[in-house]
Amino acid sequence: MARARVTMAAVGRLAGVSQVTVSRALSDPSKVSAETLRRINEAIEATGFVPNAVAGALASSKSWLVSALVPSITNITYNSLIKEFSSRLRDQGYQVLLTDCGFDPVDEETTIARHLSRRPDAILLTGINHTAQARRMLLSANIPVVEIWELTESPIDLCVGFSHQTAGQEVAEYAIEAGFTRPATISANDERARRRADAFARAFHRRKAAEVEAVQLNGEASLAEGRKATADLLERKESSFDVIFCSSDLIAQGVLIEARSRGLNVPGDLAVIGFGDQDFAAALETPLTTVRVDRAKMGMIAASEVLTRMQSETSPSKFVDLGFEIIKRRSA
Amino acid sequence: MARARVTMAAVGRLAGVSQVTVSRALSDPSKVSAETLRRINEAIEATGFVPNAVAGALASSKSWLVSALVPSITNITYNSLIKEFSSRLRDQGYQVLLTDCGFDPVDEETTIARHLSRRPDAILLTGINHTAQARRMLLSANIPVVEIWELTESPIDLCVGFSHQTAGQEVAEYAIEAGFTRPATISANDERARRRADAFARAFHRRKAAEVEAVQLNGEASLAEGRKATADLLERKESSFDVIFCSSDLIAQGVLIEARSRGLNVPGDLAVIGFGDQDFAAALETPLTTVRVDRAKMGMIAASEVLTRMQSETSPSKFVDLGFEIIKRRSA
DNA sequence: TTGTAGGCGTTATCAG
DNA sequence: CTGATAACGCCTACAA
Repeated sequence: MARARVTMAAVGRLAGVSQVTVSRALSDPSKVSAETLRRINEAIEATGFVPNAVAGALASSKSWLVSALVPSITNITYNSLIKEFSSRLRDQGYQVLLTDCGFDPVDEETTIARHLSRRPDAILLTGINHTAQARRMLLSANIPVVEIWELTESPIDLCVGFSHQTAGQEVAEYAIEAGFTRPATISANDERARRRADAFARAFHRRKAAEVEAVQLNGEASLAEGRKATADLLERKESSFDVIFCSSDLIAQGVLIEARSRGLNVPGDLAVIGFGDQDFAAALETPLTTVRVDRAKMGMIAASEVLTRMQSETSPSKFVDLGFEIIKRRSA
Repeated sequence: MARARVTMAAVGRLAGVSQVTVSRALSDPSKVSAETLRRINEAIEATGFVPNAVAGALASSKSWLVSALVPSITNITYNSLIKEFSSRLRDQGYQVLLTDCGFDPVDEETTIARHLSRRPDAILLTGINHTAQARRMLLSANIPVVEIWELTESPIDLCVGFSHQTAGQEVAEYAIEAGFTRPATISANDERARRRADAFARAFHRRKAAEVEAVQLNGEASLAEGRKATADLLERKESSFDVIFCSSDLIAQGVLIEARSRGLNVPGDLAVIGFGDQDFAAALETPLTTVRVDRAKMGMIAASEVLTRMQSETSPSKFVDLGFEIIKRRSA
């Protein structure tokens, strides 16, 4: 079935019109007579014509493609965000080219270059930490760039996020108010998680002169890693904790399970605070106290910022702090 | 910074060579003299040139793009699969264009058309249920097509999956051997999940003349939905169950939690069987008995099949049954 | 080793 | 309302 790819010219031939007319029929049917339109549609149907968007993009310098880079597509953290972002853009005719590029800015740079070569109409990046070369490429691509999930003084273009430092700090204050005095943290090995944990520790230190025991996971956050870290923590004889701040709800769930399997009462013996407010957090047997970030909203705003910028060249750069919210449930 | 996009011609001008030579320097440096190469690289560096893959794709009819359609990108089921698939292809220079298209074949058809317009070099589809029009478009696109996650007598081209019917059946047999007699199922609202549940029910009926109480969720599978369905099930006075087969591990986890919060002993009072063997399944307090599907392997095989087909036109269509494995843990 | 010519399948521009 | 014609930026011949 190596039938040659059907072109507009072929469709036109069949319909008895020129290639241009076919193009018009597709992009703005009102510019073509009803009768011609009918014949063209017939020909399209008969040939199974699928327009070549590659050629279209080249001719018009408009690819209808929006790039999105996230650290990991297996990490649910970013999923609902990207889902919302994609769906908004899709409604306006764009397709999203999604790639996971890890947490390393150098890998990100490579990925950015590959993406820009496809001439996307806009690009979304997770985080604000990029190589100098990456920034240069992005700038000269001359398209809207939106950085999400963090805030920065000097965004490349658009920025929609929240302050990880403030989050860590406010969680510490929450814990202090609640009367906890022997804190610990368990964090995934990524820079933003570390920043939250550090801010948490500093605030605790400043206000209560308490040292925070910090555990850092090796791999990605997971239930099993959360359990293991908790076990390690609890087995250090000299230490006993009354509250653990985790860098994700998944880790926190691991803490809950490990605590329970050791007969510890949560929050009586040990309180747990998560991060993310994933779907499952409220449905756990011990509902999880956690930090909610409105990821869907972030995706939505990122999309609409980008859309506005694409529609009018003059639209200004923007900076949106979406904040976060500590959701008090039973675990702390 | 509306600097005009740099082209190969511009780079060439700066390096004192023609555009073609720049093209060569990029695609096969060995065909260019060392000195020329040096000057070209300098010029590329100086201008910040990023090749235009759109033009390249048009000229060579090779897009280095591979499409992948999954029902949902928030559903972890498909994530590890796609991650593996993408990473294999990326190693060979391809980029994956990932889109979620829901469970409806008509929506899928629309999405397929959009993807084909980008002239991907191959396409991956989840499932085997496509509209006639979709099949026609795929066939005439004349590229490798791989259908995953299911098996069919008549694949479009390549197929890598397992039998959902057999899975449901074998779970039933497992439960029967284990001595359970009052079965129930909780399934997400998707056709494959339904097929597993039906096969489970039929097998139970055939071998033990037992009716299976079947609950179908409305939305996507979630912990909360799993809890709720369990609660509903347990509150139907006249019925009492000794084993529940869930269409996903997430639902199963909901069952575990609800059971525990009602003081039921698992598996003594109620046994639970999941599906998917997600990361967390083994780390739960009551480790989950479940059906393992090697999703990473599926992604890997799908990728290598596709790569083989792209490299040699003559490579035959293929059909791979990856099977599944019932993982016995504590919950059943 | 390098360059010239032509074409990939559209869209934009200008005529008719 | 319809049709030529010239880009778009690259790759594939073929030639030097």
